[in-house]
Amino acid sequence: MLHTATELFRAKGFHGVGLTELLTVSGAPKGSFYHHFPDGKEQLGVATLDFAGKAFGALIEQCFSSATSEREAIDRLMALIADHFEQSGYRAGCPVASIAIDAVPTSEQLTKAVQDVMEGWKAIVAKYAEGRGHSAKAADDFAERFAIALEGAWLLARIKQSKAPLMLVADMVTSN
Amino acid sequence: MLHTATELFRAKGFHGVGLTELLTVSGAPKGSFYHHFPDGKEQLGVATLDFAGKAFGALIEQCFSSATSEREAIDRLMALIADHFEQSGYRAGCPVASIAIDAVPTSEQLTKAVQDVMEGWKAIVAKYAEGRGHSAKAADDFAERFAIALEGAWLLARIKQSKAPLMLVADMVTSN
Amino acid sequence: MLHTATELFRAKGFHGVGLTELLTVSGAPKGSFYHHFPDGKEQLGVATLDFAGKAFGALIEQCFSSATSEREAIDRLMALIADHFEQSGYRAGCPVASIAIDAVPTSEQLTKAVQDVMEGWKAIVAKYAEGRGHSAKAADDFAERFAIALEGAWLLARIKQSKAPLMLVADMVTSN
Amino acid sequence: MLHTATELFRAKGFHGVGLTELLTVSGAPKGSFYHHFPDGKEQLGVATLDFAGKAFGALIEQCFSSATSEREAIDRLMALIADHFEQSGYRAGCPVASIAIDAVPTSEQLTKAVQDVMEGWKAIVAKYAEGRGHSAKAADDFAERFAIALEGAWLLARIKQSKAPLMLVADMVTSN
DNA sequence: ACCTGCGGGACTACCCGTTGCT
DNA sequence: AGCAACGGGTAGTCCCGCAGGT
Repeated sequence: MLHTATELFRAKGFHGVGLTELLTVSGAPKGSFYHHFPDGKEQLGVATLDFAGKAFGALIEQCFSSATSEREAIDRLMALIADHFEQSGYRAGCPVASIAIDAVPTSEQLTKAVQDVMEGWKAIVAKYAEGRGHSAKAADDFAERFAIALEGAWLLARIKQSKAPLMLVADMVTSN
Repeated sequence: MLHTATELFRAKGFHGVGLTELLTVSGAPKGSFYHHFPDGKEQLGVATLDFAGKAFGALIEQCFSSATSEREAIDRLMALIADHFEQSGYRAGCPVASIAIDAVPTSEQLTKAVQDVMEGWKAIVAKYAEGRGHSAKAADDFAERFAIALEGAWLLARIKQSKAPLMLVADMVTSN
Repeated sequence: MLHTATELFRAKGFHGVGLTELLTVSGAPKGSFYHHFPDGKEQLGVATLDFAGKAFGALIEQCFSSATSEREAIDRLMALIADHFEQSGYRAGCPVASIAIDAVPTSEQLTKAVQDVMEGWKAIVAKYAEGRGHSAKAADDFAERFAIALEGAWLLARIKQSKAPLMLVADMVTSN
Repeated sequence: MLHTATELFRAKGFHGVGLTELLTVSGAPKGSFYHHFPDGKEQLGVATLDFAGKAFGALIEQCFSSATSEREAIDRLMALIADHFEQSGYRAGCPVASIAIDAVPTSEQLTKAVQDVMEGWKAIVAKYAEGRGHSAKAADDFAERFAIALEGAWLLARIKQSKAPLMLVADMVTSN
């Protein structure tokens, strides 16, 4: 259910997915949905952000922990994203971006959730950067650049319907 | 009218803006709208992309033509974006991104329009890069990186509700 | 449409009638309804009150203008109500009461509309009472008693599923 | 629970109160409700009618038993109603009327319950009237007029958001 | 026996983007 | 050019069952 919602939001944007479609696809009836998400679609959005945020956070963690350099870590990560993106038919954009565009700053809850997820990702990256000898400030800066390049590349990949932009991220972030 | 539509799409995403709201805000009657845009909202989306694409293209042109370096050009450009973004109450995201997230690859027309605008922007940047001695390939690469950093920073600015990320673009693109 | 709505509200109460049922019965499509009543069901309620208020006001006027005494006027009026009530299968209660019970004082607009209709009816009665020599105060008092007896009898008629209570109104109001 | 339900129905009509709201306000869990009221909301309506019918019946009894005249009894009774009505913020209409409007003659059970309660009240009044020397028929007639005036005044009080109409009841009923 | 968490859809009021007639 | 009509769509609530737990 959360998985379905996440995929749909990524593909069509938060407002582009109707609750009915969502429930049809995931097979859940409306009553059940509002049992688990009494605050409706907004709460579901928060939940998918949390869900996708944790999942992707784990991916980042895994790539960085097993790599010998930032460059290698990012290369691996982007390869994974690119593969998934390709397999999804060039539809699976960043789960955060989909909601950020449609709901920030309209919904306070979603805005906060979006910010939290993004901060979480950056914190992981910064942690590893700091572990490799960068100062706290430099690590933060590195993480911010990573986030920018990641989001930008992901969006351009969607626009061009190609995974090529994703491959530039590592280069853009580690060259300094 | 186009202006209104563009601003609304930027603030709330393509699917987040209803036709009714749009017409109410812009003061136009419904019948007239379908007279000028017989294909409806989708056509309006294309028109706003064209409109915003040209406007921002001109801005890029102006910044690059009057600057002595890529670095300076991008700095000026980002400052302009950041100002407008701040004045809009941190709502005015990239007009292309708003539609890309909601309608790529769902609508063929919008997908094409989004691609065209983005290619147009990159072409301008590449033109100036090439004019400064880069090879065609290097210029293209520069333009692509610029686009990635621009979109990523604009999105992060929206997420953080701060113009800070926009200020990192020049650094990310020109450091190589 | 207004007629249909009025009848349904009278029979099942304001909240007892769904918009869908209403539109099905009256044959009107949803879009048209919201074109004419942009404020939705509440506005429709106000409109039915106005509609029924005017219609019944005319009936009062007619009965009082053609009668030689208050007693006779009320007798005629109640006979008309009783007939309609019987023909409706003992369902057609007072149109004002149906909405008053369900929406006063929840909805400000409906509360005001209900008050206005009732004041209108009383004003007609009072006008004729004053025309027959009562003081303004006595005429008002008479109208108030009439309203009380009318509403009470109409409600009891519904409860007992009988028109008998309606026949007591004239007696209750004119005996003083 | 019954108390809560009664108050809510009085304030917003039978169909104006959702089961969810009812259970939330009264603090009862959903499962328990259907344990005690397997026939659902309709059965609850019957129960509240019974509950409120007995309570108000006792009030009538008490007023009539302790008074030296019908006039005095009704005066006391109406004063009590008026006080409660005022304290409720002019919301507490007649518990019978709320359900009568929304459910008579739709639901057979509720129709019957409404009739029973009303007959019960009238029987009490008639009993005391007969005890004071009226014939059975005259007593019945008196009770009927009382019911009419009571319901009418209560409804008008709701409409006008004022307890004034309630004060006219005694006068309307005892003047003959 | 009593309660509760979790479904389960039909239904609510309302708005969507669109079309056709004036 | 423009207003009324259109009906399928929106998110959300309705009243109600049912398996499992205490």
